[in-house]
Amino acid sequence: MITLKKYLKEKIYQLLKHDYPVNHSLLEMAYTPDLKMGDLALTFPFHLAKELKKKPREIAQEIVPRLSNIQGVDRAEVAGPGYINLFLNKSQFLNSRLDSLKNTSLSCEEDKIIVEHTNINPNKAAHIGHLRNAVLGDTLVRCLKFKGEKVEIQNYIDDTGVQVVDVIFGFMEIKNKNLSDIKKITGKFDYYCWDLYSSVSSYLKEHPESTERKAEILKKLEKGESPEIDIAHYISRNILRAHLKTMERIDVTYDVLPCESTIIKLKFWEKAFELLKKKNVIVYITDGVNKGCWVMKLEDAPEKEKIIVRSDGTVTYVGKDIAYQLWKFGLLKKDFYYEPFTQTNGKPIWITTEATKNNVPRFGNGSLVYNVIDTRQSYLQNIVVQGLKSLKYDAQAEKSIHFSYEMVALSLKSLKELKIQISDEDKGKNFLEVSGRKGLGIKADDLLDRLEQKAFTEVKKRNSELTKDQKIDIAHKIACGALRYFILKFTRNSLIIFDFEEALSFEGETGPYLQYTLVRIQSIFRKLKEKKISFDISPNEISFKALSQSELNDFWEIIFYASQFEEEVLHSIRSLEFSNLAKFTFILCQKFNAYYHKYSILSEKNQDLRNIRIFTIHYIQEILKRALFLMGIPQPERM
RNA sequence: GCGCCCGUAGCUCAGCUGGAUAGAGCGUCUGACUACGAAUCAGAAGGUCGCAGGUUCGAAUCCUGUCGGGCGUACCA
Repeated sequence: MITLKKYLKEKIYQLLKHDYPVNHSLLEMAYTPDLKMGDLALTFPFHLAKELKKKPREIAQEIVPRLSNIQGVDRAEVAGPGYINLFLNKSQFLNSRLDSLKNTSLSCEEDKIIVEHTNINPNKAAHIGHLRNAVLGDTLVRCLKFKGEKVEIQNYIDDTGVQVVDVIFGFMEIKNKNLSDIKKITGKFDYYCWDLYSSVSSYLKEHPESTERKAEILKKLEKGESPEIDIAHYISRNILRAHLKTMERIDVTYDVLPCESTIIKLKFWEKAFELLKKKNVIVYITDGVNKGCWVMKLEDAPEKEKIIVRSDGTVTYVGKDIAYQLWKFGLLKKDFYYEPFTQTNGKPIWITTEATKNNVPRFGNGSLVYNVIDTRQSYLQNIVVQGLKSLKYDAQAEKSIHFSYEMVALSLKSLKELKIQISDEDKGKNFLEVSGRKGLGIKADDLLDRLEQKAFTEVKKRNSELTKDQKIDIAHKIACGALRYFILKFTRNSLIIFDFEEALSFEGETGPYLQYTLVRIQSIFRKLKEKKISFDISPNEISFKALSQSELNDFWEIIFYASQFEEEVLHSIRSLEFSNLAKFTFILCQKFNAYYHKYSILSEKNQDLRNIRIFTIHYIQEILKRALFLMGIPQPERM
C-alpha cells in the first residue's frame, strides 16, 4: 500500500505538473467512506479552486480523463462536490500485496535506536502502572524492529535511590532484621517489600525522630559502607529478578540493565559535570535561596532555575539523567562494563558493572533515543533535552524523544474490591492514582494470576480433551493477550481508570477476541488438511468471475482493509500511538468474523469460489499474525 | 499564577496532519448453534462532539476565549 500510494502519487504528479499547480503533498490520497465510491480519493481539486478560479467539481471533471491510463488504476470518477475517486485494478493489486508479505517495503532509517522502558524502582513489586510502561515500550520496540531498525532495549535500574533507602530503613528499624534475617524471608520477596515500603511512610509520620536514621542510611549508601550497602544490593537485585520474571510473563525482555550504582561508581556524573561547567550550561549561585547550588537556567522561563547540584554537593536525578542520556548517544567518552544477569528465552540480559570483563558486548551509541516515561516527568525530560542542546548537541537533542503517556488510576469500585481504605485527604476524589509509596495499586502478578485463572476456567469449559499443562499454557497466552490489548487500546494521553470487570473481559474489543479470530482461521486450514482439500492461493489463479457482485465487494473490502497494515504500523510509530494498531487489528478481526459467518469454505463445492475464499482467509491470517506479534499478543493454536 | 493533558452515546473509549452520512465495545432490547468453534454473528434503540466565537467550499478535528477535571511547576525520583 505504501509503495502503491507513492507510485500513484508520482504518476499523477507527472501527468499534471505542467498544467496544474500541484505538488506531492497536495496529491495525498485518502480512503473513501465507502468502497462503492472507489478505493482511493484525491481531494486536491478543492485546494486548487481558489487559485484557478473554478469550481472544484469542474477541475475534477477536467482532470479525470487524464487519469484513466495509469497502470494499476481501472478508472477514475468525479464524486460529490469535487473528489476524484480511483478504482484500483484488483489482480495487479493482489500481486503487489503478496509480494509485500515476502519482503516488507519498510526500511531502516537509523544506525541504532535505543528504547528505554520499564525503569521500576527495585524496592517493591511491579504494579499495573509499570505494566503500561512496559507494554508501550515493548510494542514500540517490536514495531521498530518490524520496520527494519536495529533496536537496543534498556531498563534503567535506580538501585541507590531514596526508595530503596525506605525499604532498608523498614528492615533495619521497623523489622529489626539484618542481612541474614532478610535472606531467610520466604515467599514473594517483592510482595513482602511492597507491604514494608508502604508502612514506612506512616511509621515515619508517627516517629519523626527516625528521619535522621533514614538520612544516615542514604549517606552510608553513597559512601558504600556496610552493612547498608550489602542490604541495598541484596534487596535491589532480588526485586529486579522478580520484576524481570513478571515481565517475562507478558513477553517483555531487555538487552541491558544500566544501574545507577554503576553510574555513580564509574563517575559518569563527574564527567558530565565537567562538560556542563566548561560550556557554562550550569552556573554556581552565590546568593539568594539557591545559594551554593549549581543550576541550569530554563530556556522558556529565564527567571527560573533548576537545581542540578545541591548545596551539599550531591547531584539531583536530572543531573544523573543528563549524564546517562549523554552516554546513550556515545557523547560521554566513558563506558560501562557488563556481565550477564539472567536470560529470557535463551537470550542473555546484561547488567552494568564497574570492573572489566572479557568478551562482553558493547551497548549505547544510539542515533535515536526513546525514553518511555509517564507524562508527569515531562518537565524533567525537557530539562534533560535542554541540557543536550546547551552543550551544543542539537542533533542529539532533536533525537531524544520522550514517549510520554498518562498514568493508571484506580476507580473507587476497584479500591473497594481490593479492600483498600481511602485516606481522609483522598476522600471526595473519583479515582486514585496508583502509588507504591501508599501501597495503592494492583500488583502486576496478582492481576496476571486472576487473568490466568479466569482463562483457565474458560479453556476447560471448551476443551475438556486437553491435558492440564496444555490448558495452563493456553490460559497463560490468553491472559497475556487480554492484558496487553487492554493497555494498548487506550491512547497514550488517556488516563486509564482501572476497572476489574473491563480488564478481565474476554468478549468484545479484547485480546482474546483477536486470538479467537486467528484460532478460527487456523482451524479452517487444519480441517482443509485433514480433508485433503487442495487449494491454490496465488492470485494469478484467482478467477473473479466466480464471485457474485456482492461477494466481490465483501472480498475486496476485507482484502483492501488488511492491506493497510504496514501503513498503520508506520503511522503508529510516527505518532507513538499504538492504539491505532490495536484498533486496526480489531476492525480487521470484526471484518473477518462477519465474512466467516457469511461465506463457508469447507462445504463450498465450487472450486474457484473455494479457492478465492481460501486466498482471502490466508491473507488475513498472514496480516493478523504479524499484527498480533507486534502487539506482543500470543497466538494459541486452540483456545 | 504559569505549562502540559483530558472533556464525543447510559458507561468505557476510538475518530483530531480539516473532507463525503460522527464509530466501536460494554450495557439494554430482538434474533441466529445436531458448529469451517456462539470467547461469534445479524439487527434495534441511544449523540446540540463541554460552551461561545473565528478561519474555510467544508470543523468533533485548526485558532481564540470560556467552564469543568487531571497532572506538573522540589536542594524527591
